[in-house]
Amino acid sequence: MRYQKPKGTMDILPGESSKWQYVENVAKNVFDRYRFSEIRTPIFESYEVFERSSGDTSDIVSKEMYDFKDKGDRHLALRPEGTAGVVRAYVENKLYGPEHVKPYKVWYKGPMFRYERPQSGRQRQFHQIGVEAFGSDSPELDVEIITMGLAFLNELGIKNLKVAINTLGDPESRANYHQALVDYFTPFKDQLSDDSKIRLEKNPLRILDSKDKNDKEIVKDAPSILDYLNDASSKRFEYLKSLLDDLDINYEVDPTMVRGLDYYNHTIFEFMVTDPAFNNKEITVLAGGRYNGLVEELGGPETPGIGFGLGVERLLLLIDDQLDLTTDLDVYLVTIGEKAEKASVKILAGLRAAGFSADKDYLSRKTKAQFKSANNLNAKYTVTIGDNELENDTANVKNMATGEEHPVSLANLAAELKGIEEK
RNA sequence: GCGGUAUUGGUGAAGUGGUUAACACACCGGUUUGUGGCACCGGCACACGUGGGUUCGACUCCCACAUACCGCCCCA
Repeated sequence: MRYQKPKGTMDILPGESSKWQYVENVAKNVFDRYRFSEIRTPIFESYEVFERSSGDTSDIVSKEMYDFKDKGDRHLALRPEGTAGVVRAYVENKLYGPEHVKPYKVWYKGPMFRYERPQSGRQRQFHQIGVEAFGSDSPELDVEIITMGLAFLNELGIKNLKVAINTLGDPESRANYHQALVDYFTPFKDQLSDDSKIRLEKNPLRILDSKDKNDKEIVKDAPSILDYLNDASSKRFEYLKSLLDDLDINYEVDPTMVRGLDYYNHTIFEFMVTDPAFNNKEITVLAGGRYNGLVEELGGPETPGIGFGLGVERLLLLIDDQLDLTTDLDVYLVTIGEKAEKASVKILAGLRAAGFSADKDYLSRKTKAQFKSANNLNAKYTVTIGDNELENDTANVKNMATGEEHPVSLANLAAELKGIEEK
């Protein structure tokens, strides 16, 4: 084994790729119904796009970004997430212009890159499917996005979904809460885990998420964001919940839920699932939230936005197996002798042009072996041609399931097969 | 970036410091000449992740590196 793929990357081989196509097709169908259109942006962007949007204290920027200088000395980075590039495109193409319907709704899919330690369902090159909607601050839109995420996962048959929501409030509420957390945790500083000591400096909200046992004890009595929302933020959240109730969406408010990236405010949500594929631990498959302010951050006009992203690798671990995505082979052409071999080229081309999937042996194998292949490939029919058939302008068609055989006109092979199909 | 476990053929794997690295599946070929799914027979690891070291001798012991997986960080 001389060469191996870079650490944390995957070859998606035939068989596996059909599952990807399936997921992507479902995504497209569902998003179409909600009138979201696909947008495709570059896989790398100017480094600053991510630095600006994610916040330079975030781990993504400080240690996980694949960044590099190109030959023109431009500082670029492979995208670690999808939102920043979409926002950049939104601003650069002036999609906020009056001629565009608001909200401006898009979805994307594709590879993302983070320099981190690989684990199951977690690669350095991984894939996300995400959606974004710009230009409306409406809570109804928040609900549409959440509903669409649910519709997508439901359509894929994901079971045991749990919807967790929270709000970070508007910037004022968030700032007040931030201060309250600092005030609360500072006296405990010495008792906090090393990780949380750093979090206290950089991002106190993250302490709420700590897995350290001792931290959890301290977190128990920490102030809740819900007590620091100003009136408007609080009302907004209550209204949002009532909309979810109207839809009979089963959700849980998790006031300790936080976000990795700095740009979120108001509604945030995560869909979690418990599955044997992850040792029955609860994992997040889809996460998103509102990011009013991000468009401005990247140089656009004041524009509210909201979206979600989901990791395809994780998703695939959840849906695997059950699906039957095999594609049938209509015809396997069996050739006997050199003349048949020569004639096969034209016959195959004719079958395919007529819409049949068709294949043959290219290793000069014996008749028996060719039938064996046809069997392994699950061919519906074999068409056998040898010297006899060529002389009489016939082809021997065999139904592989029933074993029935009969000769048909070789010249009208495709039409004859269609006739048999219809019976 | 930190800690742990693992690494044998196409696949699942057994295995011992010392002549030919089990077994199964898959695949290929054959059981007389143009036919599948069963059965039987046969073939299929110049080789045990890579590089060093210890040893008379290592796949089996030690070290480093690589990769995978698990946990932490972080996150999808």
